[in-house]
Amino acid sequence: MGPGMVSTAHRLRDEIEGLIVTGVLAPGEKLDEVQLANRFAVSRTPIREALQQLAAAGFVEIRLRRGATVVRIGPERLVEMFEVMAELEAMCARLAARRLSDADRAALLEAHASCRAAAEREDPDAYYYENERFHYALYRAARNGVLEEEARRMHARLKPYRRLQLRVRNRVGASWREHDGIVQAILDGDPAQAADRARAHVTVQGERFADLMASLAQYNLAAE
Amino acid sequence: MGPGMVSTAHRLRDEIEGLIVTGVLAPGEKLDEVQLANRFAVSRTPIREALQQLAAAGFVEIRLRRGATVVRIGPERLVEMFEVMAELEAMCARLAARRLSDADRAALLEAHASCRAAAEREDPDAYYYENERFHYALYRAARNGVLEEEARRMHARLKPYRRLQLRVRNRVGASWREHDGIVQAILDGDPAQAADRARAHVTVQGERFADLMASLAQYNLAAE
DNA sequence: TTGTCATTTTGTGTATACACGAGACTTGAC
DNA sequence: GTCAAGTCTCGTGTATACACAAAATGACAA
Repeated sequence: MGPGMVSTAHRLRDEIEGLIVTGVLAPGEKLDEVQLANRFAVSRTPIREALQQLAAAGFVEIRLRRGATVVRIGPERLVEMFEVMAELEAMCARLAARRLSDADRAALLEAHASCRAAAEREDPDAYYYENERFHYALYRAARNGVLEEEARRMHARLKPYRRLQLRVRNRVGASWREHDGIVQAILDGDPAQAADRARAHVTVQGERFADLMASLAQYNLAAE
Repeated sequence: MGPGMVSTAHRLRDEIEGLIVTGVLAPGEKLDEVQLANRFAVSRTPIREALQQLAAAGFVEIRLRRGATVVRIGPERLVEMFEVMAELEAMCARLAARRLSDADRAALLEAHASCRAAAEREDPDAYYYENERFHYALYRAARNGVLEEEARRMHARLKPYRRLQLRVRNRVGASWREHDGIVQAILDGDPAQAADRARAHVTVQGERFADLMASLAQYNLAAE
């Protein structure tokens, strides 16, 4: 076995998280341990470990003797999550503007260029992927490992909702221009402006939720 | 069984976390599952679940087929944690200044008064406890459940180190005066000042680490 | 003595078995 | 037809058993 070896539980964690993020497992859905064990051809033990980890990461909720369900995030909580995410990104941008290393600058600019290419092709799926790389590069550039972990955690929790956002008309182009503003501020070494622009970039998404909420609310109701 | 019932695994999680926070289980220490199972007179199963949760919370590290160890936090990482904590507290204070409800104000002031009493008695242990209540009240007052959870998580991770801090000469009195500044800014409805003061309050602790690091470094070396 | 390799031992990772509470269902009264 | 009490079923929570990788041990050679 190679060095990249992971336990069954860890693999399951990633797989189930993927199912949740892509909506295959819908919010509110019950996650039966035996069912999942059969589905993945393993015993309940690693399934339970995976569910524990997903609960810690905020993807599922486990109630005593009632099993795990995919978390259903209401409008208020979603706003709260974006509010925190905005601040985390602002902090990353602020620190990045102060501390940018050559390697981090190169990574950031490369991801930024890839985003541009995807935006010009008007390819939302590609942009979704490259956008993630850009944000990860930003978190890394802050040169604070704890902050990077927290930012990635929160980013992951918002994944199911971010994906929907990019379908909105012209959102991809607007997103890239916002990225560009952040990058410029970081390259200029202007922490305050970098922070403000990063915060605004995330906040904008949160504010597009009047319409998203409508569809989401009925989606959540339907799932019950 | 009453409504406050918790599983064995959950109880173990709290107990082991307590042992880590109080230093009974030292940083770097190996956590043998069978040993812990015997110690608590349970099987390995709930022990493993507790360790999983502690790993997710950042108290232990689990490596594949090498078991769990209490995380050893180096100076750099500790600085990073305080940097993030400072920003989370600043955000809480800023939002609290904007959104303070009557109930939250009452809770904050009560905790603040309890801190004062403990500080005047020059009782570091009491102050440690009341200080925690104060900070929890602050997190709550921000009226953002996600932020509250994140702040409490990070606060918990820093517990082992905060406790040492308060032993420092005159630190308790200085801490209370800093609290007072934060409270006044919040009551005045001044978000920027509340944020700045909360950030400074946490940052001060982080900066007291020239001396703490010295003792900590030798502590960590001895534990190996 | 020191280093290397085979062997054993130990502890984790997963599977299976058992215990017990929550919720579904049945039954019966009104 | 509705609702309440009792029973049963099913799924989770915990215990135990088994598989296998990694560390520890020891034998042997340099």
